[in-house]
Formats: sequence, structure tokens, C-alpha cells
Amino acid sequence: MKVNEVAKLVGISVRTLHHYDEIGLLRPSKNPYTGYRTYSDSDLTMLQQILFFKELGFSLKKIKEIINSPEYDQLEALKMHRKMLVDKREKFDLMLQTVDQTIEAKEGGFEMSNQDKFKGFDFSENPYEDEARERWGDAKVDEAKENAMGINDAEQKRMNDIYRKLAELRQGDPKSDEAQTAIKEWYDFLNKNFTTYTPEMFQGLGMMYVQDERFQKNIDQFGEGLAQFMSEAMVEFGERNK
Amino acid sequence: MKVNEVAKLVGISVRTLHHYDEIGLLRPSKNPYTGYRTYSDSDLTMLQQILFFKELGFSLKKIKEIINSPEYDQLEALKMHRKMLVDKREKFDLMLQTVDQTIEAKEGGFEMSNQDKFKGFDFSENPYEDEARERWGDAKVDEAKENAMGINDAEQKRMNDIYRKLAELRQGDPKSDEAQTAIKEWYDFLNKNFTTYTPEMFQGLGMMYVQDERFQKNIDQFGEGLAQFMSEAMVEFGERNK
DNA sequence: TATAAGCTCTCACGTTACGTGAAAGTCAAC
DNA sequence: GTTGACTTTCACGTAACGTGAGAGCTTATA
Repeated sequence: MKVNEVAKLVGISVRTLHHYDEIGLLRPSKNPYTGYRTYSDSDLTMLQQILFFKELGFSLKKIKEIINSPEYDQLEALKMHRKMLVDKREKFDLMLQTVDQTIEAKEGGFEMSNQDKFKGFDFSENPYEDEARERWGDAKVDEAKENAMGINDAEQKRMNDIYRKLAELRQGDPKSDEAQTAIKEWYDFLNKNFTTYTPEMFQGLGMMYVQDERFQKNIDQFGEGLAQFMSEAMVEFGERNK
Repeated sequence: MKVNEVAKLVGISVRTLHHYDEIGLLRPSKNPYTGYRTYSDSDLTMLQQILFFKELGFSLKKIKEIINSPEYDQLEALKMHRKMLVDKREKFDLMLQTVDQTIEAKEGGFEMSNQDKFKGFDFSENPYEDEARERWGDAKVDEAKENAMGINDAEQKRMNDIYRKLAELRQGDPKSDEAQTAIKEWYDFLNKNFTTYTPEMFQGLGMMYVQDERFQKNIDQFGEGLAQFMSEAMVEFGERNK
């Protein structure tokens, strides 16, 4: 297939296909005399995969790393895509609820809390990248580990996003599966960026969150009562993972 | 609220808020002595609206135009957001079907057509921009109207997207509501970019699509039988709109 | 066989939406 | 008064293309 035919079939521009060729993401065969590109069926299958990852927020650089990984398996990737699309659809459902609540508030002439205004909004770092990395492993981590509390902005943002997610759950049960899943992200984050935390240490840290007022104050910025909630969730997490 | 507090509440960066201030999209009040920004509750409501539009693919420039329009109404915008979120969720559903079909094809060891591989993929120009423009009107059109067939790339892309959407429907009934809705986009496109088409002229054009082999060949690039399908849809559209 | 329209190529500048780091000022707790 | 955290502006960098130019290739037509 010629470049214009592919562009029309898929609904992307010729420039996009050229760009993907330039960066080595999708390399069609070329007529050596004229330089014209020809896309095979397997090129198109690969393009489908690329566009799935792109739709899920991966950068082209990441996509290239993933699909060039020796462990990369298309079937497994498709299954992961499926899961991620379901997740994204749920995220839209949550956004829909926020829109509905905002409409109700406006029509009813009352105010929403600022926190509720942004429920379901999620501009965090692509949450699927960690999962993709686990599957098609990255020998090196993208962000160099830094000294305690000297983490860079990207890590700071990741941290903030974990806090925000926990803040959204804090009205619920800290022992719920949802809360335990979210607090595990915090556990993983700490292990990745700082020292190795045992479940016991994690419990201890959790207790400090409510005992030390500075910790409590910092964390409660993300939502009143979040420190208490996290503390209980971390204690429970420790119990379950000893 | 301070800039860092807003950033954490919403899950965006301080740099993003600075950028929005710089471009005049979201202008919080400022302490005249220190230059510090303070975000009010209505600033946060506006930020919510901005992020809704952004989630739906609008550029910051467009968002600025929309929210600064004298006719802009937040309640109406929220209702439109709701509709668009539902549309996007349906698009995810279609993508899910494509993923499922791709998985099935791989596990069953058979091939999907190239066309089916990209069903549900939609990288068209933001389809909601026209709707937003209709509501909060743009005195000038972004793309200058050009002479027949001398349209620019953006219009060419819009045209291609309409064709692709119709191609996806061409196995069905050209008289179905879905088909009629899609062919109306084509009708609107022609009226916007070329001359004023009456429903009768539109029917005549449709007939030409199958009578003139060059037309048929061009259109069928997007899918075999598309010219015939469009022709029938256009005739029906004309009948309904005389 | 020449011509013309459409398509292809590469090149290179432009755009958008921030990220990132530096340098300097402000704030609030100790 | 000091210090750490936060704020400001500035400016260069990045990613992912869009866009137009100039030149070559392809295919249909006269």
C-alpha cells in the first residue's frame, strides 16, 4: 500500500507516516530507485498497535521502546489495550458523573466543593507506563533515582497523583480493595524512589503520618482527613503483606 | 487559593497554570506588590470548564475564544460536554470491539481486513469544534474558503474523515438514520466549502458519483462500493429534505 | 510521444503546549 | 534573624507534527 492510501485508510496524515519512518517507529519498505514507501499488511498491523498505545497516552519514544523489546508480544499487548480501554471508559464515566453533578449544582443554584469539581479529572503521568514497563521491561529507569526528598518534578507529580487518587477514596473504607490497590501504588513508589520498605516499615510510616503533625499537615493538603485514611490503609496493607 | 494548592487539587503543574495565565486563558488575581497569584472559586470553576474542553481535544486558543464569547453559557457548555463524553465513550466501545476482533483473529489464526483493523480509530479534526462554533459563533471561519478542489490540507483531511465514516457504514442501509446523519455532514461540508447545494443538486451530484467512473474510482479508494452507497444515501437525503 | 495532473520525495521552518533549570524575591515557622 | 519552602519571571528545550517549497515519479490522455 502507498503512503496516501494508508493515510486515508487509517485517518492520519502522510506527514505522520513520514515522521514515524524518520524516528524509526514504523519503517515500511522502500523502492530503492524512487524512495517511494510501500506498507505491507504486517506494517499495518504494527501501525494498529502503535495507534493503540498512542491513544492510551504513550509517547512515540516509549512506543518504540516497547514494540522493539524482545519480549514484546502482540497478543499480550492487545489484552493490555483492552484492559486500558475499559479503564479509560470508566474514567469517562467518572467525568460524566462530575459533569452531571456540576449541572445539578448549577441548575439547583448551589455550590460544589472545589474538590468535587475536579473528581475524575486525571492528568497524571500515563498510569499504564509502569505496567507496560513491567511487561516489556526497561533495563534502565527513565528517571534517575534521587536522594530522599530531592526527587525531580516528574516524581513529585507522580507522588501528587497518588495522593490525589487516595484523596478521592478517603471517604470510603481504608481496607477496601480499591483503597488497598491505591495504597500499594504508594508502597511501590516509595520502594522505587527511596529505600526498601518492608511491610512493617510501611506500617510504621503510616503511623507517623498521623502522629507527626508536619506529615499530617502536608498530606491533608490533598484532602482533609487523608493522612488518617492513608495511615489506616497502610497499617492494613502491612497486615495483609507480612 | 495559591498556585501550588490549585495544581495539587486539580492534578496539573504549576507551569500549566502559569502558561494559562500568560496566554490569557485563565487570569487569576494578583497581589500587586509581590505578583503572587490567587485563584478564586470562580477561577476554579472556569478551570474546570477549560479542562473539559481540553479533554475533548480543543486547542487552548479555541478554548479561549469559546469562553470569551459573549454568548458563552456555562450550563449549556456543560450539557455539551456531557454529550461529547458520551460520544467519546461510545468511540471507546467501538475501539474495544476492534481490539476484541483483533484478539479473536490472532487467537484463531486468521487475518482481519486492513479496514477492520482500524475501525473505531478516529484521528479526525475535533468533531466538536463545529458544534462549539455553532453555539458560540465565530464571525470568521478558521480556514478561508478556497476555490473548488483547491482546498487546504485541513479541509482535505475533514473530507477524508467524512468519507471514512461513510465507508464504515457502507455495508448497512443508506437510508438508516446513521447513514443519513453522516451524509448530512458531507452535505454541510460541500455547502461550507463550495457553492450552495440545494437538496436537488445534492441528489444530482450523488447520481454522478456512480455514473462518472473517475468519481467512482476516487471515492471507492475509501472502500469498495462506497460511491454507490453515498449515491443512494444522497438521493434519499434529497428526498427527505426537499 | 508529449503533456498534464496527481502523487511522491526531502528539506526546513513554524506551531503548540508545556518541561526544566536558573536566579531572585516572598512567606511563614522556628 | 535564619531557614526552608514557595513564588516569580526568564529562557532554552522537547515532542509531534503542520505547512510550504522544490524537484522527481506515475499514470492517463491527446
